[in-house]
Amino acid sequence: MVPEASILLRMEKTPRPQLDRAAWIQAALDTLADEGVTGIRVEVLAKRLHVTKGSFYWHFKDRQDLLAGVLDTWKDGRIRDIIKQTRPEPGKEEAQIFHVIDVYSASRNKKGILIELAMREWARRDAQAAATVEEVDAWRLRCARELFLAIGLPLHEASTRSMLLYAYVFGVSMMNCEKFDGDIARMKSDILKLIAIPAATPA
Amino acid sequence: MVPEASILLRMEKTPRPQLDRAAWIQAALDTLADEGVTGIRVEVLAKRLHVTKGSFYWHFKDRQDLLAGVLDTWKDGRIRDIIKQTRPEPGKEEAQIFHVIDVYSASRNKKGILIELAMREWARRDAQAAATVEEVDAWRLRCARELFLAIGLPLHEASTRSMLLYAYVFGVSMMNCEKFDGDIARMKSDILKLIAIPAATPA
DNA sequence: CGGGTACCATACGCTACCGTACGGAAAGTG
DNA sequence: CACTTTCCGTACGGTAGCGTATGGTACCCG
Repeated sequence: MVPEASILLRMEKTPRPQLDRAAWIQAALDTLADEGVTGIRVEVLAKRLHVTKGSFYWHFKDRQDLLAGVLDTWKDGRIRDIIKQTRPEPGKEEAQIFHVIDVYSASRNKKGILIELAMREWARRDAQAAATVEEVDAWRLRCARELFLAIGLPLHEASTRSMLLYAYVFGVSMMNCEKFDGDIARMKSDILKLIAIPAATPA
Repeated sequence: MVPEASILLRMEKTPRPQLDRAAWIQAALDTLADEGVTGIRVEVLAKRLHVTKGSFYWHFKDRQDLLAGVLDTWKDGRIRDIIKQTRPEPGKEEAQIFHVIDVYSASRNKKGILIELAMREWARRDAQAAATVEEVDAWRLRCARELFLAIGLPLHEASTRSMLLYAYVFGVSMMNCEKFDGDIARMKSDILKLIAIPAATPA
């Protein structure tokens, strides 16, 4: 109803009047966080980007093409991140473990968590998404295990704790514990210590 | 295309040719497990039940009415279950804790887990579903805490461990660890011990 | 046996999508 | 200045799903 609004916006703020694949994929990732895979719809994204479908079908073959791009973009970003976060910093391994957990705490990175959950929901019903998530998880588990190994844990316990770490992080992001009485902040803090800090080496 | 097929089926096997609310809700729960909330569609359910929409809109006001019924049915069932599973059996508390975990292991109760995950995905975008899940979780956390208390843990640690327990159980149900090397069965077993069994009481 | 009630089928309008066909403007290129 | 390429708008056909209106049938009840 305001046909030239988009043009005005482009002249005022929008950096590039030309869209590319990356812009569409980014918008898709945003809606993925809000509404899940089924929320990624061509005409809705177009409205969000102030263009029409004509633009979309220029950059993408079809909806599947976009979804594949979303998977690849997400995978690359996650792997790059986990590698950066667990890059060897001798002596700081314990802090790095806590940082890995903190990245997926609900307070910070709310959108990242939503994408994470939506991705797994997607993976439950799509083989390609499942493969992507599996690959990302494998990287995460291996990188976290390296940190536990650097701390001095044996291989098996390092594997176990890295798995517990990620399972807990993802699990707690699905729970709403406000109705549960108790000092939740302290509880979460205790849980982190239980996961990250091996029992005081017995004599 | 086989108009009398349903009639024949009714005479042969189907217990009641008349559908009721419960039958629709059960079918909705099945598709919820397979496809999530957005998969619960009136005309699809009708086809699944070998009737038409006319039947649905007789038993339900609209789709929201069905969804509300799904939430209530699920809530009642879950609360009833958790109460039964954690009913005081002095001396068997530890076994009960392991049983609570086992109920949500992927091998058994695959469908229950899928519903659980779909429910939480739903809860992320719907206030009513969020309230339902929150109430169920509160029951679970409280009942599990009772078990830990019965074992002899102090209140705070009992709360902490029950929260870790459920967060881990839900989290691991979202992970596909096949690509991760290591003895996964043993890892999971070790994790359960880490969660359920408090550190050997130090002198 | 006439009438009412419970349950379901049929048919309709409406909206939201997907994907395609094609037209047009703007920018580069010779 | 033609001419192409790039990028996007418009218009169309098609499907899936929601909700409604209305008709039909079997069964109960007197």
